[in-house]
Amino acid sequence: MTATPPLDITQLRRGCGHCSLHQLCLPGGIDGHELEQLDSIVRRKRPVERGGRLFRAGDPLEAVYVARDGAFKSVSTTEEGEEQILGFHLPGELIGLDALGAERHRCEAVALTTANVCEVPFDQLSDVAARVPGLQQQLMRVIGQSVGRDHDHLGMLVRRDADGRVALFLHSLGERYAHIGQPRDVFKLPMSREDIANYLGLAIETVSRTFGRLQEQGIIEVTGRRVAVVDRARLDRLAHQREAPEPAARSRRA
Amino acid sequence: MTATPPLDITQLRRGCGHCSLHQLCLPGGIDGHELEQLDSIVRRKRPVERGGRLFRAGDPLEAVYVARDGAFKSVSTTEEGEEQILGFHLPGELIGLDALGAERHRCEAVALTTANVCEVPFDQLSDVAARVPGLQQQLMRVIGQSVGRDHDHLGMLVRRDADGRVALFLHSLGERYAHIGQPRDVFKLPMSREDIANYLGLAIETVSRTFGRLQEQGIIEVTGRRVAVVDRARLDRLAHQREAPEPAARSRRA
DNA sequence: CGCTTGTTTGAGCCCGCTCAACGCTAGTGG
DNA sequence: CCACTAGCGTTGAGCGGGCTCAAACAAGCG
Repeated sequence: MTATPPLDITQLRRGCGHCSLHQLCLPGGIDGHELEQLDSIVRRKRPVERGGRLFRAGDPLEAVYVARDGAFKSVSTTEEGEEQILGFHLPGELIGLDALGAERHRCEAVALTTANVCEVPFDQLSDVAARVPGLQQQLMRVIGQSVGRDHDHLGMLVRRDADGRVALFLHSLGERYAHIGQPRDVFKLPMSREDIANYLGLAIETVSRTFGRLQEQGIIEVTGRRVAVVDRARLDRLAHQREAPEPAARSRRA
Repeated sequence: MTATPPLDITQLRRGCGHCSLHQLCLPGGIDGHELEQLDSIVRRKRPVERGGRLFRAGDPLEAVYVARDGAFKSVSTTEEGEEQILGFHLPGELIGLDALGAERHRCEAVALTTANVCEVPFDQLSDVAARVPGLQQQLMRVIGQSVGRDHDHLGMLVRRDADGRVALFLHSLGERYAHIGQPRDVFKLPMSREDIANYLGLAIETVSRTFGRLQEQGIIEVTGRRVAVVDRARLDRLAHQREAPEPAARSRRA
């Protein structure tokens, strides 16, 4: 462990208006005095180190979180101790919405990398949202986007073919990176193979083999956690068609 | 097609306060003048017949819906025409939240049975929610519950064993029926085997065989769409343990 | 009574899982 | 500088659950 990670005080002091993610995050679409109201309740915390938790299952809902950088995973644990990853969270994506239903977290949020997060006390957020229609609207939007990502996740799981799941996973990860202004086709996976396998409902060996196969076919290049999409068209085709890669016309169900 | 379905005018006129679901639905936790404000924007529509749609993919978000009786499914269609059922909606569960992210529906809502629905124009709902803290809170709660159901769905899909998926499906359906005051252990499935198969990411034949197997084992009794849970303990055990039913200690991953 | 649609049952094959071993990086301490 | 270790990741062999294909039923409905 190195010394305290570089902590940019000015960055911490600066409000949402100066954050590169502000249009994608809660401040999206609001400004001026309204932005100040939001700013005043956001707590910019010092870095969470890899493996650190924002909250645990059972914790009462106190705040929602957004990473400014780094990545998180949401993990739910069954009574039998089986863990299931419900989602990964990239910068700008709200974390902690799982507690909205019962005011108590159903899963825990674990940092995959060292990460800077903003903490937004939920009741204060509700108050401000009630006064600032733009914020209310944006809050609904980010919640909706989170729901959309869950649906994308479903789409991966229901694609029974391992190639399709992994292709869709890489595709959607690329889109999300592009959305926050990072390269769509080359990135470093913040999560382990085990995490990916768990997330996709596959065995870890299958994920590894699938990466290998995609590389052999010249679709991607993988070295450890570095991924480069070489042939995006082919990746997307794999991702969007259900099963049956080459052999002419084979249509499975539906 | 029979003549106009029995339309209970008095029922339509009566507000949310008289609805048996009111504590579970949007009015939960509010009353008096605040309830009136909500009541005034809810449109109680005449029945939607089986196969009818509340909205289609691409439609702008105009309203969210709640069934007072009957059931719906949310279906997303990929570019290739593949359909994926994202969820089933029982009475009292919000329909249409998929549009929150982009103000445009990503999927369509199809009635599985003839159903009475309430339509709540979304912008008016936002307005009232901003003025009525209790409604704001309840809205968040029902949205959160919907997210929770999506996560439950994930849990079914990731359970690779067909018995586990079906058991979990029946279990969770029973819980949801119990939640709205209906029998937990005996109910009529509103959806076809094909819908179930699609929802669970299984082949239709596998669903059928699995029902048969569960019946043979004396866990459930099925006749067509009628299901009775005979041995709830065993069903729950199947549902909550990942794989490996009998043989002593076999632990798969994680 | 056909016709359609939904459900069940049977036979055989294949993908992904399990088990098991090995390779690769880092990090650690002598 | 190099063993030593521990955690990831990859690779190989073999088996089994669920998919596909196919056909028989069952249940509405004109």
